[in-house]
Amino acid sequence: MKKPEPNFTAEIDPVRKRILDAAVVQFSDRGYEGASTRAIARDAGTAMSSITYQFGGKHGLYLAAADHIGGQIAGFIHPRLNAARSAVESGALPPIEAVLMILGGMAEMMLDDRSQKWAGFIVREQQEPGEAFDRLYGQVMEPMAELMIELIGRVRPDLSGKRLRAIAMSLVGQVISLRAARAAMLRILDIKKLGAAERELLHEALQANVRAILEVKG
Amino acid sequence: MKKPEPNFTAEIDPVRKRILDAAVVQFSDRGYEGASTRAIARDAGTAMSSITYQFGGKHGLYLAAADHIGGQIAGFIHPRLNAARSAVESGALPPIEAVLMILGGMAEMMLDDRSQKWAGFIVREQQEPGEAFDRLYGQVMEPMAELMIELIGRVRPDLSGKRLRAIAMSLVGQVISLRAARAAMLRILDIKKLGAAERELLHEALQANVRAILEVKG
DNA sequence: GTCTATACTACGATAGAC
DNA sequence: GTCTATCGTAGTATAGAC
Repeated sequence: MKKPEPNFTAEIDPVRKRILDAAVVQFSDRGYEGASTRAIARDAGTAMSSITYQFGGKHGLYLAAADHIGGQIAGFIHPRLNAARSAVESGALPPIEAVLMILGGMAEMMLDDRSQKWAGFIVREQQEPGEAFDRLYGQVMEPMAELMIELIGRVRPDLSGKRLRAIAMSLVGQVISLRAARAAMLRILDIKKLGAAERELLHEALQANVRAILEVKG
Repeated sequence: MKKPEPNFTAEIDPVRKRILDAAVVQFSDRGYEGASTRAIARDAGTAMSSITYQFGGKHGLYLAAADHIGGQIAGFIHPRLNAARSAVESGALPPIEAVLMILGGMAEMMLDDRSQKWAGFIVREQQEPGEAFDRLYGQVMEPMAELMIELIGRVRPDLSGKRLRAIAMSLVGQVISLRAARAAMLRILDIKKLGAAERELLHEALQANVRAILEVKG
């Protein structure tokens, strides 16, 4: 079971990438046990034994799929985190605007149709976290959460410790639920699928709520 | 495939109930495809073919499990909805307090360890809603959402239509994320499991946020 | 109604050709 | 590296005893 060297170049081996893309969808839709390596290989246009060769087996593929998702999310969110951080540090942006910028970016991602591909994967891991969750948390959730906590602490110096973290969780929770409770959201808004108007509306509601929460005792 | 009559008495046939309890856990933990009727029957202490007899097969059992979950949640939440509604209508309770009472009840449920049993089932259905989601929505989500929307409309008469519904969704989303993003929440709070202190903290954060959002331009 | 026994299918893993 | 072929296991459904 020879393992290829990790590939740090921009261009991932097409076969690996095709398998990973297919795996994310299958694991997301059907869960770990429900997904079949046969179906993943078929969707990727390769033989099932490629999975054994490339990832060592189903479990290895699952972990690699978590990294694959993490990389995609990080590619979207890390530039925004860095922009927000440096703008605040240079004094160009008030901390509350940075919070709104980050949460807005997250909301944009959650409301985008493309996040459906990996949403199931993550909500499953949230219910029964394993090694895949560790990787996702370290790669994307932790950097975002810690920056949010720091920024919120500047906006609301009356908060600290666990109380500050609980407020941060509530703010982030509003955004998470745009994906995690997608079906209920659509019914509450009485629509079949999200259009531009609803995306705008949800963005505005989020902005208004965050300002209301953080500007208390302005 | 004779179907027994629906049972409206308080006492469900113990075999049916044991199967349903086991099914909720298995479907929740492993998903529809991942759960096995063999394992469910074993956990329930009966033969696999009892499932065929009682529910017509795996799919019938899945739908019955959704109803089972809905009934449990409804048993907790409907009394609170009714109490809130009548207290507001009699003028004994300001609408905003009713909103806090309902969201507090929801949060209590989401933070209770017992909701882990069915949380996985619901978040899966949220990602790929089917007939099971229809039943859950009609039985518990819709009555709660519609009452919330009505009450919030009274607190904030400047809101209406989809804008009102978007705000309602954001408020409920904070509560949903206590379960749907449980693993991330624990890490953000830097704890292994929820204790009484953290429950209290999250309750307080929720209350403070809801008041801030709804009392804007008080 | 609940059991045992069994038919049939699909799973993951792996060996070996190329 | 990727393929085909095959092994052993576990899945759902169902027939039939009691």
